[in-house]
Amino acid sequence: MTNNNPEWVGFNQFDEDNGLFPADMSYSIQNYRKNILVFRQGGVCDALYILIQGSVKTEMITENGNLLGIEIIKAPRPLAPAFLFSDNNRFPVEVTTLEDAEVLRIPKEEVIRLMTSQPDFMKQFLTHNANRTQFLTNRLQLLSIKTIKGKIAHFLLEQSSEHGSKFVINRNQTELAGFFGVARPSLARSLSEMVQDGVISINKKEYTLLNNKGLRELLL
Amino acid sequence: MTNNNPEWVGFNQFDEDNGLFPADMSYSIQNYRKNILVFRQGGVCDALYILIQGSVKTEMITENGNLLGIEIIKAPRPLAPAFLFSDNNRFPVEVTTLEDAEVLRIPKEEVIRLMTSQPDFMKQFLTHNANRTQFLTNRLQLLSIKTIKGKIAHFLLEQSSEHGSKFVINRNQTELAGFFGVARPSLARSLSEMVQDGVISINKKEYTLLNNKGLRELLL
DNA sequence: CAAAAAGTGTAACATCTGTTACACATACCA
DNA sequence: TGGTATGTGTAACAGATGTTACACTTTTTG
Repeated sequence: MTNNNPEWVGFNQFDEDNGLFPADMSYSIQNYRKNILVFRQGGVCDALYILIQGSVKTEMITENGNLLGIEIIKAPRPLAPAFLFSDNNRFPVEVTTLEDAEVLRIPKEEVIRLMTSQPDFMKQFLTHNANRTQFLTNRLQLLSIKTIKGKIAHFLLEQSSEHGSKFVINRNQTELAGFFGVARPSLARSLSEMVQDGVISINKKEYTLLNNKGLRELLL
Repeated sequence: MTNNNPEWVGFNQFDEDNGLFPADMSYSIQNYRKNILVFRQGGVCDALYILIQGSVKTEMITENGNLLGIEIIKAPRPLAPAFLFSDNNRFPVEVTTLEDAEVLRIPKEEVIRLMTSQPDFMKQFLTHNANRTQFLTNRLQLLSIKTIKGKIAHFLLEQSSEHGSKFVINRNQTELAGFFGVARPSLARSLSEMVQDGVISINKKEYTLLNNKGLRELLL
C-alpha cells in the first residue's frame, strides 16, 4: 500500500523551464514539521495540494473514534485530488506528516485553467484519479474479507505478486492492525497461527510465503 | 445508496440539437434484457459506458466468491467512468441489469476529444468522478464499522438525514445483508433486537427511527 | 385462486474476534 | 551503558457473528 513509485507530479513537462512549475502558474507552498496534522477529515478542500517533499499518512476516523489506516504517501504526489471537484468538497481522511514535509497549493480556478490549457496535465490528472479510485476499490475488497487470516492472506499475496515470495513490510503490528481494521492482539494471534501452520514465516519485518496454495485457501 | 437524482448525463448542453448527443459524436448503443450480466469484474474497460435506460446493480466479488452489494444505478448515469483512464483499466465490479436496459458506448479516444473540446463535459466528468470517489469512501467507512448494529445505525441515520425519521428502504434483508457484508440471519437478529430495544420500528420496508440518541450510541 | 417462490423470524451451536492484562524483547535515547 | 519507550507474544474470558436448519408469511405467477 505504500506508494513507492510516484505516478504523477503533474508538471513533468515543465521541469526544464524554471525549476519546477509553469512560469505563470499561481501557487503557494506550505511547510510542515513531523507529526503535524495537515488536513482534518471534513475540512474543506478548495485547492489542489501536492506533496512535494517528505511523507504523510492518511487515516479515516470511524464513527467510534478509532482510526482506520489508509495509506502512506511519499512525495511527490497529490493529496486527495479527487475531492477538489466533488459537490461536497471535503477531505474524507486525516492527513498527518510522518516527517518534515512541503506542500504545494494550487487554487481550484488555476487547476481548471491548467486542465483546459494543458491536455497532458488533464490526462495525468484523470489517470491519477482513476488509479486512486482503483486503490480505494481494492481497499474495499480487503475490508470485505471477513476473517483476519483472509485479510492477511490477501495482503501478503498482493505484496508477493509485486515483490516475490520474500519481502519486507515496513509496518509494525499496530499499524498493520489499523490497516486491516482489527485489534492488534487478534492480528498477532492470527499471524502466529499462520506461522505455526507453516504457510508463512516471519523474521522481524521480513515475511516469507511458504505455501501459496494454503494462503489462497484462507481467502474463503 | 440508491441513486435517485441522476447527477450527470454528460450531454445536457446538447439535448436540443438532434435528440440526445452531439451530432458528430461517434458512439454505439447496446440493449440488454433483465438480469443480464453487462460487465464482468476484471473485464477490460476501453470506453465510456452510460446507462441511458433501465437500471442495474453493481456487486463486487470477494475472493471467497461471495457478493458484496455496492449500489443500484438508475438511468441516466455513467457506469464506472473512473476506470476508463486507470493504468489497469478493468472493471472492479460486476454490473447486472435489474430490468431491461440500454447502454451508450463512447470510445475512449472520442471521450478524450470531447473532454478537450467541451469544457463543460470535462467539468461534469470530473465532478461525477469526484462524487463517485466520495461514495466509495463512504462505503469504506460503513464497512469499517465493526458491529452489525453500528452499520445499521450508520445507514439509517444517513437515510434519515435525507428523508426524515420515517422512510422506505427498497431492499429486502438479503440485499441489505449483502450491502453490509454480513450474514442474513445475523442482520435479522440485530434488527429485531433494535426493534425490541425500541430504537427503531419496522413495518414491511418502512423504517421509523424512534431514538436517534440511542442509534448514535450504537456507532461506537 | 392455488401453487410455487421469495422473504422473514428464530433457535442452537461453533467459531472468531475484541478486550484486558502482563511478560518479555527490542529499539531508542541520554 | 542503563533506563525508558515501543513493540511483540500470549492467555483467559466475554461477546458478537456465522452457519445451519426450519417454520412461517408474503408475494409472484400461471
